[in-house]
Amino acid sequence: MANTTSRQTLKKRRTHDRIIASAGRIVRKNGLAAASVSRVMHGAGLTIGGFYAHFRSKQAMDAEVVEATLGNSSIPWSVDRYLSAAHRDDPGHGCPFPAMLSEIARADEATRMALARAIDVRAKKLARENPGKRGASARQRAYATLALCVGGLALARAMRGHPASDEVLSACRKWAR
Amino acid sequence: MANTTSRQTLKKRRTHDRIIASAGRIVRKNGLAAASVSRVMHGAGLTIGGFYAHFRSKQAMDAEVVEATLGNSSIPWSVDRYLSAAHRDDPGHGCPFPAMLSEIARADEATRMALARAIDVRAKKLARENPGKRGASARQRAYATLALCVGGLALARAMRGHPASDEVLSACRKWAR
DNA sequence: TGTACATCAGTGAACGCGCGTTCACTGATGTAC
DNA sequence: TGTACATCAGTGAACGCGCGTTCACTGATGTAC
Repeated sequence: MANTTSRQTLKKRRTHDRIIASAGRIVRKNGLAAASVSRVMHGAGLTIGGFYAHFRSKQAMDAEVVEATLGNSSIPWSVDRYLSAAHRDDPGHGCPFPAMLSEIARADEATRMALARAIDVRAKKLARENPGKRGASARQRAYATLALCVGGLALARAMRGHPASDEVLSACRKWAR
Repeated sequence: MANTTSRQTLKKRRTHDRIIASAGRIVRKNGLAAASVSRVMHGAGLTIGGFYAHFRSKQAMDAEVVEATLGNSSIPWSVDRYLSAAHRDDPGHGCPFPAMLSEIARADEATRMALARAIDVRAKKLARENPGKRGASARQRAYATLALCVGGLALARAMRGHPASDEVLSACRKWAR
């Protein structure tokens, strides 16, 4: 029986991961609000009804997708690549932060804490990689770099089509050094 | 008749401004998507039906509210005040950018161009005020400062309740100098 | 090995709700004569 | 000055739609004996 259960659990977990992956794809392109239950399930090759076998509520999925999407986003953290026109123009394969930042600020506590942890992990990693600096100073610089990258990309995307969009990107690349 | 028309137009324009102001209040706190037609009109002391005497569509109002809200936001531009805990914790009376940035990136062209123009104006003003620097370099610095401010505040708001939220603010304040 | 039963991931129709938009209307204001 | 008419900002009910959530169900898989 334990064997049975674990096999079923494995299958279910695979489905669960597919749902989260589908939500991640939608969120990157169109934000949290666009990741409706029916769209997410359809994107995972499932129908609406099964959703609540995997999540207590839509909000619970929001929190989980934030955690998973941001945690897994193993972007090879290069500021120049992050703040590039290519990244700006292809949100679907890029960093999910800029697409959901405003929405997360208004999301529930669980979702916000998921973001905060993800940012914290990323900042600490960045601080460790940062050559020359140590301790509090390195962490401060990491936070500022993250804010500059996320803000710069979000701004450049919002200004897409206007000549100043490119200028924002290059200005941020220069200042992040 | 010209007299009549202009008097009616004046009254209508006042109502129009009230609608835009109501939308601005909602957007600052809860973003563009939350500024539904019925909520905006209710906030202006009106009923739904009259909306389309003032705007061709909801999207047309979005573009106008972005232009008006960002243009009028006569925030006395001090980085330290912008990146303060007080500003983070009171979105209703603060800068509208961080609350709507992700949404504008997915809005229609008119709305995005309204934002781009507003940012451009703000950046040029900032570049002029910036002591010591001149020309392209000053404008680059202004763009980077804007991205850092908007990104830092949006990030700090999304992380509200987590200790790192304050650290993000202070790190950005330090790096903006 | 074969049969009756239990489990449970996933289905699909239905619910109440708020959305953007439309439209016939009201009633205050000003014009014509 | 008084009366009939035109204008038009704003009203409020209605529309079709997609939302999050619920629920009776199906059907594949595994268990018990």
